[in-house]
Amino acid sequence: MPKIVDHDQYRKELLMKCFDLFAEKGYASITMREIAKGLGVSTGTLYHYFPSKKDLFWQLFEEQTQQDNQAIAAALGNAETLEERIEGIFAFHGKHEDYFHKQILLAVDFYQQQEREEVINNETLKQMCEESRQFTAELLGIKDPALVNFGICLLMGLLLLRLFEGEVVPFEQQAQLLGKMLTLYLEQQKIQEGT
Amino acid sequence: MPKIVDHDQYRKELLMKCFDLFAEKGYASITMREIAKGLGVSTGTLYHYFPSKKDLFWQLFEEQTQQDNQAIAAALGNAETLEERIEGIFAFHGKHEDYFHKQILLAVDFYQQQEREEVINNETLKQMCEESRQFTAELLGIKDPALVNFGICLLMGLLLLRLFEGEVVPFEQQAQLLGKMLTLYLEQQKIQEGT
Amino acid sequence: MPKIVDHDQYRKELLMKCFDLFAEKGYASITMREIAKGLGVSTGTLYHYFPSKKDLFWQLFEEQTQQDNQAIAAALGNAETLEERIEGIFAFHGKHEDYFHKQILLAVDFYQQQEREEVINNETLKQMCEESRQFTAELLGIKDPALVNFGICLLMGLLLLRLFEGEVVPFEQQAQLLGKMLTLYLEQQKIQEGT
Amino acid sequence: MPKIVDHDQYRKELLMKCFDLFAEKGYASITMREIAKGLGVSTGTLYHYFPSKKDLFWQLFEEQTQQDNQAIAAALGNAETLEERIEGIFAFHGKHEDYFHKQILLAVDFYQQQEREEVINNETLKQMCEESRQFTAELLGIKDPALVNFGICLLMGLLLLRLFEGEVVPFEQQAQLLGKMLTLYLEQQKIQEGT
DNA sequence: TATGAATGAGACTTCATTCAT
DNA sequence: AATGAATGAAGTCTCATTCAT
Repeated sequence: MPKIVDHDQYRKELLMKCFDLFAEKGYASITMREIAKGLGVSTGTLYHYFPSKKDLFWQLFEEQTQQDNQAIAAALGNAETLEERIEGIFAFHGKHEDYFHKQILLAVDFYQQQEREEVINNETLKQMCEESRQFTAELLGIKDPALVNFGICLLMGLLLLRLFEGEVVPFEQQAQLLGKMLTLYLEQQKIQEGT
Repeated sequence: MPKIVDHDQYRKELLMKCFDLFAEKGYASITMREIAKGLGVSTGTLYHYFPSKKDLFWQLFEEQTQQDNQAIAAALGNAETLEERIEGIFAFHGKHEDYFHKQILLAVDFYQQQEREEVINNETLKQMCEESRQFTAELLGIKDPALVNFGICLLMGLLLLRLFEGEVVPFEQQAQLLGKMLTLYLEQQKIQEGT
Repeated sequence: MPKIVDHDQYRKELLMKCFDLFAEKGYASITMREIAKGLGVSTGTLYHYFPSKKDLFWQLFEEQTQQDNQAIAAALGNAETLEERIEGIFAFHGKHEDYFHKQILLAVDFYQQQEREEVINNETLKQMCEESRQFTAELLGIKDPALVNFGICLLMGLLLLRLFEGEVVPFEQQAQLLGKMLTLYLEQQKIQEGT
Repeated sequence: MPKIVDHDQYRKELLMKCFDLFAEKGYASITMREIAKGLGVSTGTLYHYFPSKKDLFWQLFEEQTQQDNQAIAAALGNAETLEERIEGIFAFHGKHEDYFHKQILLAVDFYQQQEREEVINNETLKQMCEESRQFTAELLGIKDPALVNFGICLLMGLLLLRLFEGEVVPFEQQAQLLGKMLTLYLEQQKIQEGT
């Protein structure tokens, strides 16, 4: 094996360690020296692996995005009913809430770093969103994209709310509501279709 | 006699103009010089009205928070049915989407400026959230807090999603879904209570 | 009386009040706003009476210098023997030590504000020093300039030492030493001259 | 491997070079840019070695203080009689008058940088003064502290006088006076003790 | 005459980045 | 590959001074 493998391997290790650092202080507020210190290397070494702060941040964002869905999929058990599956997903986010909060903060930082148009046209982002959507669709066993988005929005909103307000609104409560409503809604749809 | 200026009045005017500036570049990225330029005053004048960048930012956040609900209340027509009211609220947010996106960005910036615990215990924030919740409850004519939160989360999540993905998920669609689901859910609740 | 008299009168009043302000923080550290506040006027008014900070400072220095010897002369009683007179002078400086410390600080600040050569050639300063020397000579009844300077140096040095070290070295002690030494010295001189 | 630089060594070198810079313009008037330029380094480097202007200034003051007595001791020949020793000390100060003038200016600047009480209770200062006093006592071979202070005051006062008035009062003259007076005084003391 | 809002140059300080070792 | 000293542009903030009222 050439050295390149080690280099790349090490780069990724550093990258993963960066996640907390960036999320905790924000892109603009954390300094390269702080990052280097947090990683236990010198600034020189940091720059040896990443050409610039911006680049480091984007690499982090991409890497993070890739690892996300894998993590969720791996962690989710296989529940039976729709309601159980929903509660499973919400519970998972509750369990790893700190991580998802950081994810949101990271994403907003990412957003602030570029021009509006760029964000919306950003391929990495698009792909990530699409994957996430498909993934959720499969998990829930729902096909109507509008309904999938409904669930995703509720979950994202819940995370955002709790980011600011703390534990005021419980995951379980909202999961149960969503479960019941979706079930009711889908039943009625079937009836109407049958008509 | 000094120059006749209503200090406090002028301070608020400057404050309101700051909103876009902060929201567009983010707290840490925009410089006081840029803000001053954007306001059409010198840095000296800026510091005459606000003792520091941080203070300016927090004053902005408070002022903004106060004006928000007023604006929504004023703009909202008086719809009849629950579904109409929901669609009204969503449509309003769609119409002023740019503003609400900035609001979210501002809020996240606000969040990054302080220690975690502080945010959650922050009185201004608590009050703002509470008001917003009560206000939404009244608008919708719903009393169950869990349901109110359900709606709020969906709306916030939708805004967040659209911030990153653009127009992929329409306001109207989600509003209609929420309307139908809530209606179905409430009907069923009545039946069960009746039992 | 024309208004000019009032103007000048007021100017001097302000000037005298400035002494403590300058002495306490130092020329460069105190701001015009602080001075204005300390005087109980606006910055505008301050600039109405003094064209610049530098000018204000120099006017202060000159005014102060003029009032000094008058104050000392007025305050000194008429002692008989040389030793008594010396102790009187030292005691007077001890009593008004705070004032003389400020005087020194002011003088050093004055010194730092200009080029070396200027200070030494400065007429105001020369005159002040000369007056002070003659004045002291008369007070002590000593004619040999070298001896007068001896006393002046001792006193200035004592003030400077106490500025930094506090009450470590007492005025009375040094005054007595000087008194005895001068007396002894003058007696011996007489004897030698008689020879 | 990093650049091989003895951090502490270099820090002290920079420190010593700062002395003239501070003394010539005064603490408040000289800028960090000017200091950096005077040292031949960038402002960044300056801040790499000293966390702030204030800290740089205090470090300078301490370092200077430490080196002073060493310099005097080293420079002083071994004179025999008291009068010779006094003249030696005065001559040394005359030879390095420019340096001692700067020392005084630096000390006064130091004084202006802090609260009054702090200065008098400052440990560094106390120690410096005490050392200086003991050192002078040994040089002169005088034990009575009052007499040592007498000499120190005279010398300090002479330096201060010459700072403002230039060469008006010669070192040699005052040294001779002090020599004679002390000798006379000590002789008389012996006689009185004998009685 | 008196006020204090307004100005903008310039102060101290930080920080992404480079580079000699 | 790794280090951390060095850089200097740029950030926040201050302050002597001006000027409309």
